[in-house]
Amino acid sequence: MSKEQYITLHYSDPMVARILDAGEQCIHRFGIRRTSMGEIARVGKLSRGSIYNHFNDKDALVQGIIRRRQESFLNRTEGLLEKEPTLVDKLTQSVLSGRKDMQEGIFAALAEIEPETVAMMFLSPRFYERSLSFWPPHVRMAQEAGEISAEMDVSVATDLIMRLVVSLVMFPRMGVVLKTRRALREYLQQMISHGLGVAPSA
Amino acid sequence: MSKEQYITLHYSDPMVARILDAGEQCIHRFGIRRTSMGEIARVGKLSRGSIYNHFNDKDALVQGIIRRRQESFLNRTEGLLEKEPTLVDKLTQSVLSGRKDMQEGIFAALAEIEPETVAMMFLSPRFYERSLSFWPPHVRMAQEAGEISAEMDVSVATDLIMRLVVSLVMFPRMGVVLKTRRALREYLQQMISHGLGVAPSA
DNA sequence: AAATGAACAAAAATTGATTATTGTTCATTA
DNA sequence: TAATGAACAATAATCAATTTTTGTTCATTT
Repeated sequence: MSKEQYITLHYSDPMVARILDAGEQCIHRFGIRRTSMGEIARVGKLSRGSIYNHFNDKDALVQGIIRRRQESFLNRTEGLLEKEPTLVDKLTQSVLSGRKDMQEGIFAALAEIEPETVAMMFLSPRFYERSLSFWPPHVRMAQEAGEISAEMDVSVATDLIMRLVVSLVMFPRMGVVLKTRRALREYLQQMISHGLGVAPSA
Repeated sequence: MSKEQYITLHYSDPMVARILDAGEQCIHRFGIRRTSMGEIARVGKLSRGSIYNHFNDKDALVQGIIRRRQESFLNRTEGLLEKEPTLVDKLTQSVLSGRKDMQEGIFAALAEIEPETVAMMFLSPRFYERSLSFWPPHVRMAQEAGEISAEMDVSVATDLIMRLVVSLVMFPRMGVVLKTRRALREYLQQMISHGLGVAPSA
């Protein structure tokens, strides 16, 4: 008989949650390399066997932890964006939230202990897969509100949005310093609504 | 007497060129970690002492090699851009050249041997410093030609250009696949001249 | 004047023996 | 029915001893 090849994750499963909690705690304190499955089991007060019932290997567990964090980030951000009136305001808020998470969350801790690991993650296209499905609804809302062209292909608009947001989170300063909410908003307003084609208003 | 603190590089100095050549050859074959100053000296047929006459330490030498490569890339690209009629064509060509260099040059070799090192470089703002001074003249030309707004701040325009080019080199696919020259040109044309504010023309 | 090569202590990499961890299985437990 | 924990070989991490490399100095050479 064939063994279960891929275990599908359910964050709601209390056992899965306990494993992820323990794993995240360990990674936060010691980094990925220095946390063992046994340590995670000890911290989560469960057996090593149980972990392997839910995760095929250590890498899958780590991916699970990262993915849950991303999911949580997107949920929190989704909440924040409801208060923002326009697409540009949403983008501004997303960049600020993204930066905050990178400075405070598990990524900041990991970046201290294993910066190369974080750098590799940030350059892997998979890292952005989930975020890509986050934007289309907001793009459509902006189109309905007349903020951006209704003829724009949603996935093309999403592409530009992701490139700008990712770049602005990674590099607060490129040709120009974009650290304050005000500067960010102005910049994004210009780039989203006119690109370089029309001068910024005053 | 104080010792020479910072040694300024002159790529034209034949001794410097020999050191950089030898160093680049070693890095290309073995990666940064596994090439020693002694090995570089042997390959370049010069003394270890001479290397330290020109470079304060191994890191400075490595930086020198990277910087010379970047400089060479920018020179080659500058040449290619002369043939391109518009800013958008220049950006398209730059992305394609950048990708080619990443796939063939010393970065490709390094990425095979020490991917984390390359990832760290790509995320370091210093890596883009030199390229930032590459674009302003082209931005001004585009403004004079009426391709982009004459009122745009040159450094703001450079910022968007760099963010787009860097992102497109790093991620050929984000929300949309941008691998062909044609697709890249269309995308850049849209983003540079209208952002998401006006629909793409047919 | 710049390149050389030998000398040197401090730091880093390598090595091989030892220990820990991984991923898997399975009989037992709750 | 899922969690457990013991057992296991294969893999990987660790550690101390050893070797290499680094960065520096300086007298000698070109």
